[in-house]
Amino acid sequence: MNYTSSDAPSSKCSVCVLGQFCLPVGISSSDLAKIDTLVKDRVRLQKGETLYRYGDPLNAVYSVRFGTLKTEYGLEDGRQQVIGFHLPGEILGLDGIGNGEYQSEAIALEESEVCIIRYSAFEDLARQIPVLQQQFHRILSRELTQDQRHLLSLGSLRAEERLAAFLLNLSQRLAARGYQDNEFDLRMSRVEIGSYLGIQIETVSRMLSRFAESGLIQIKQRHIKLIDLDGLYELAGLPNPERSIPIRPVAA
Amino acid sequence: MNYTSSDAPSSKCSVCVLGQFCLPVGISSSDLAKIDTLVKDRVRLQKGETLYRYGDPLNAVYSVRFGTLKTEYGLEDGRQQVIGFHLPGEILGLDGIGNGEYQSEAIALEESEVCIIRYSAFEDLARQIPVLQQQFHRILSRELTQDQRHLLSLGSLRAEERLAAFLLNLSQRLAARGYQDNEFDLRMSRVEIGSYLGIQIETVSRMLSRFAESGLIQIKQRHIKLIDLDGLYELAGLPNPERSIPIRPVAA
DNA sequence: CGCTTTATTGAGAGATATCAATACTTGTGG
DNA sequence: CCACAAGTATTGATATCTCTCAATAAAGCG
Repeated sequence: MNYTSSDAPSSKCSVCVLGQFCLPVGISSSDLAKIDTLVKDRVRLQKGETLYRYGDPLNAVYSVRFGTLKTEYGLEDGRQQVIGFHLPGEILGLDGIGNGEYQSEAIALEESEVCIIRYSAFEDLARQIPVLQQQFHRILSRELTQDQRHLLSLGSLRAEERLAAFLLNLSQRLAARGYQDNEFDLRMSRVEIGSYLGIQIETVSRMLSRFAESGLIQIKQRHIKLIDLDGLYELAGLPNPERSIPIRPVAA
Repeated sequence: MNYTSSDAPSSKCSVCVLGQFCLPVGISSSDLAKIDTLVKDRVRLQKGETLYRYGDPLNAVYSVRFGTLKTEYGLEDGRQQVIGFHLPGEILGLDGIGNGEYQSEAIALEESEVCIIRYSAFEDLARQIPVLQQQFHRILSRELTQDQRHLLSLGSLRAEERLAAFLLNLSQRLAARGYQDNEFDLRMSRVEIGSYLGIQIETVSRMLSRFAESGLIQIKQRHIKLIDLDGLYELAGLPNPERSIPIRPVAA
């Protein structure tokens, strides 16, 4: 785990390309300067490195600058559940606010960098900048909605449907960040996908093969190409947002 | 749906018995007066009545004064997922903050009353009262943690384990509110329990019967008595918090 | 290039779903 | 206050999806 200070101009929120997807949405340039003082440092993580563990005291929340992380929670008997995958601009560590200790574990799926948002300072600043406060509440709320869609997936969908919803959700989130959304590399293993979706790795594999046979997708290892979007949406039991602008994913 | 104004003294946060479980935790008496002006009205709901629907504009969040509600989310094909059950002191409607529209539907499971917290006014007040802001963030964060434990349940536990975890979670939450925690009435139907746990109603029934046979519980319709707490904890794969004070439920 | 990890595919087992019949509750109206 | 109807819950028999176990293949890594 490697710390970087904010001397480099690119590390400031005010000039960060992620600004529009991250915490400082809609913040005026004068207020942005204040945020720059808040987010001074970053952490570089190699694949497999842990950002925080269950029970660690909450000092900061983090925003993903680049890379991908997973959060997971484990039972004592070793069973683990992947809770979420986190793309650039998304905030991590929010579950630590409740009682001052992180309630999950965050691990990098590839080389990644996260900005450190010192939490106590942040709460103060949010009070001074109403737009920042509002944005923070929106982020927390959307996180809730995201988890609730995930619950729907695990509680009501069959394996095939879960996987389709997962791929579409990923695609939508990549699109919202300006990445290619019909062709991308999965940053997570089959094991991690399976854990996230509450199914076994073998089932993930089989379903992916089935999708490929049906011409819904093309897949070569972790590189995936979505061919028949409509077909996938239908499979997932979701309406295709078609040409409407996807602000937030509908499920997964 | 019946509106009640706050003329009755009992409707004020400052004198509400739920104060210590609700939003105003740790608020000084002078600040409490301000909150009283915020929470002016309440809504009385009969069993089956809807508090808000998916897509309704967010005007307020709600705290449960008495009774029980469920929140759920439905697919177009009719499949529904119960997301949560909400006891007195818990806050409802938080998923509406993200984009200004509720992302789920809230329905009373019995005659219930909720306090109306006008959201725009609330954000202003939270800025003025730091403790209120902190408490609100904690509530949002714990909601996230609760949903994440629920995800673990749906993703990693077998039917039997999910049900045991559910009963224990309910028991803990009742205990935290000063209710009897080893004997209580389920406010939700088997269908609703099944939906919440991602299993079929018949499976719920069978597992309950099996628990009763094993001497873990006694059950007569919706009245349930937890006999062997340790056994249930073991079944759920969770550590028994024993005589430690349960602040927040561990899973469900 | 060989070793370890990761992914695919097949065969059989098992947990839960589905279908079906019965019993119990609750509410309503005579 | 009883009788009936509608809703809710239990229990059984069978079907099905997904898991588990196993073998093979492919990819990443030193």
